[in-house]
Amino acid sequence: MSLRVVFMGTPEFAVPSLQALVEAGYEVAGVFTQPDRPKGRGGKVQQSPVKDYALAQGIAVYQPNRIRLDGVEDLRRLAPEICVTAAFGQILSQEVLDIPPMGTVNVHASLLPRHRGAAPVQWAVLQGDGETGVTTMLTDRGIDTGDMLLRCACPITEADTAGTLLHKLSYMGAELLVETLRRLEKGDCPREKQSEALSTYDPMLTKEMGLLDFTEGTQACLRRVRAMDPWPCAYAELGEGALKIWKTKAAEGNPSAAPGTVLWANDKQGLVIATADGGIELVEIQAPNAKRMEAKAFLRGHGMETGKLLHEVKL
RNA sequence: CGCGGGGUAGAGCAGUUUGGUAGCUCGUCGGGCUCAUAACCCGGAGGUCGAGGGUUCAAGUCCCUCCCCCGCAA
Repeated sequence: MSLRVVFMGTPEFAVPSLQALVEAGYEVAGVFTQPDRPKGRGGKVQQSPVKDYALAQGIAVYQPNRIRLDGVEDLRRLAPEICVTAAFGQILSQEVLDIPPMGTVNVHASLLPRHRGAAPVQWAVLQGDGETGVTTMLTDRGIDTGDMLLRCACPITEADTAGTLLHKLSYMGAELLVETLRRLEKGDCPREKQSEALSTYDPMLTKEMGLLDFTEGTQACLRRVRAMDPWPCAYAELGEGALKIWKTKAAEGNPSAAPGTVLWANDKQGLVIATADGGIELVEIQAPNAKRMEAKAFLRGHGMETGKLLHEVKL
């Protein structure tokens, strides 16, 4: 007999975990996900990736605005033996946590107790961590504060962005989740309290966090670009509007130029901006209303004056 | 019906207001030049101007319909 599970999750990251449960033969009695919301251009209402998958599998979907308020009865009726959450986006009350007798297992995309919160991967990249990973844990009343079960680490390379890591970790998390449930069933799953002293909590990302500050060093700028990809995307202010910045690399600077100065802007050397301790080449950019492209390509069709501060440049 | 920008050579853009032989930068191919360069010079190839319809002697350009891409806001 396999466990009767209720799954709670919303974005792309959660889908592999749900899929792994289904494919491992668990009885997924129902799925909770965030309500459909207007999204994207045209304000069309869209449903979450988890809902897409659940519907395709013929699993019952529940979308309470606040599960702790109007989802309790539905959850109780589903009578799960265990609940699983993965990037659900809602906080569970004690009443909700008390429903499944075996508790609620959360798949969290960090090596806890570091990077609690909703954007663990992005913060790991932003702060220059050498590695990240996934941790399964027993959910309690706090945000990502419950006891840790299993974990799996993953190096952060120069080529990684928050997006690429999230993708890898979603599959890593799915495997780890199934192993966690198996061991919980057998009763030999390790369980460890989180060290409060080592814990960090990171806030959700905002668009403003994408703003590049060239008075920081080159490395900090490079990290921000990778951390904000694919959302909210790093950007620099222009004379008019914002220049989204998708890919960058370190470049030689000019000590006498103020941070933010356009050092080069041609299709041979590319677009290079001065930082506090060097320079940074904006390799792939996206101008307002334009599609994303290599900066060198952009410069073939647009002139850009050098020597000025980027935030004074008009396109 | 949320607001807005755009689809022109392999890439990035101009040209559309005022209809009249399709242009620029780069790449590419061939040739030349230099000790050398983000080189430079000469020459060539490469476009059903997103699709369809309409107006006109003539449409990239004006009118209608449709498709696709993107920015903002959520």
